[in-house]
Amino acid sequence: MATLRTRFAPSPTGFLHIGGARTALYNWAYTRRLGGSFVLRIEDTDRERSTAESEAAVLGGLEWLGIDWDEGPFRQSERAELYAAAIERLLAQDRAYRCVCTPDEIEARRQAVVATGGKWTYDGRCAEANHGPACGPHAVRLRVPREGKLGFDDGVFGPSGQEARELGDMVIRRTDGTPLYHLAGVVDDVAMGITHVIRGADHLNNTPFQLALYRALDATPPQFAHVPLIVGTDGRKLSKRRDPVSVQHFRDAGYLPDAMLNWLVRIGWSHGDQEIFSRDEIRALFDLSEVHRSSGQADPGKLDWLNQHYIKERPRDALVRELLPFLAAAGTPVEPSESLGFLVDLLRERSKTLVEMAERARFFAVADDAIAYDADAVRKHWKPAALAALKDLADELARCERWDLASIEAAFSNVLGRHEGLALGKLAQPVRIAVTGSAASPGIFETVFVLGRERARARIERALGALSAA
RNA sequence: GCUCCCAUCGUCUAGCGGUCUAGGACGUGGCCCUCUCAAGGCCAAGACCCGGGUUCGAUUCCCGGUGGGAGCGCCA
Repeated sequence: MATLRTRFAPSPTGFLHIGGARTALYNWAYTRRLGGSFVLRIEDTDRERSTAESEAAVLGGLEWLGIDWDEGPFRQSERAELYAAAIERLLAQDRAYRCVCTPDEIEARRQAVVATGGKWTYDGRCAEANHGPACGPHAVRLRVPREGKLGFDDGVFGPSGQEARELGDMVIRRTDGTPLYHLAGVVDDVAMGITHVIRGADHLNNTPFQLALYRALDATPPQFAHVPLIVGTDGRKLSKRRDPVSVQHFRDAGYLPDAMLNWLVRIGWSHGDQEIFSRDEIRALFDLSEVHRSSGQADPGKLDWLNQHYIKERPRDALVRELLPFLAAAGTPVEPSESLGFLVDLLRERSKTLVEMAERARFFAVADDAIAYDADAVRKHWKPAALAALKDLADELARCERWDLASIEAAFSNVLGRHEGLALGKLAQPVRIAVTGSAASPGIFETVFVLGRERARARIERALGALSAA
């Protein structure tokens, strides 16, 4: 039995979107578990719409996700002779024929048929005309069988296919001489020895025609497996305008690749009740037999939950490194440090994305005299009564022999002990606002600690000034 | 319109004829914890699209309806 060979064949006409990413993931996981070769092929036969930037974006997206391929990327634009030869062969065998109908003529005839309620397929006007190479501008059409069934056993949907007569003779070469997707894709799948074609369910209806192509090419079709579509929150096909779909968008929004993979793999596939799948578990457990048939919505809330899960699990150094660009993008660049690492550990429990983490780290990244006091927080917690305690705490902190959590906590206790009836909450909030500008932050001892003695002191002094001026 | 496909809580799903007073997860609400925000723990509300069959018995099998989706290109 031939070794397993799969492929992901995106067209470089935009960014890598999550539907494509999931298709790539399924191909990747399937191939990795069973052992085989995963081929990457760029389908750029549509020269009008294909761009180098798109190709780079698609490749970049896959790399970011950690979906690696074994062969390629191959570009169909570089394999034109292969398709040309295949078409000539089909022509020579009379399995394809030249068609001189122009798009306009066909459109007119199509309109007429549709107007009477019929289903349009090419009417075969040129099928028996025997146009030779010198017939002028012409396209080439494949002779599709008029009867019989073009059926196959889909890996996900089971027995599938259509009656051959439902199909018309499809164009396989444009008038300008370039091959169409169906032809190029099938020729490549044959040439590359692809054994399993795992792709979106939107190709289910294309498969019968492609089967006819395999037959005409005297080739054995691969095993097909169509995976259900990912639809938008409105239940319709993903729209680049309505839905956030590009992988790059999620990367910029602060999502981790592992979270993306986990999120994507569970839309349309499940393994019992398990929700968390590490990269290794995906490649060890994924199987086509557990792929569903109905399309699913991409739930952003679930992604947030997964992302936080992976943020919580990420090693500290990696998380710090990955957070840096987001800090810079937020206008608060900082150098990696022991303190930043400590902060990240405080923030990982409170951040759904790296963007959110960067926001929460703002108080740390910003200069001591640049703290902006949140108006609501000030109104609620900056009572004149807090002034004395705040002043007392500043002195107490200055006296700490060592700068650690225990000493800071002791300093707070000492202050509390000296002010009758003062609860920790009444002291912590004014301090929190003083050192972070906001009423929400990690634990007050940790927050003061991470700033360091000097920065904490400077901030409390400044707050004292602002408070007494008020 | 025609062809094909799909159908369990708002969402992702478990279920492969009796174990279902239908389980889990996200989200939502409440409670607990608590220096704030989170995190965490506990509890709650919440679904088998409808109608026929088949069967002793249907969420599970079959048919029809309804609803939704995809495809019907000299796009991929």
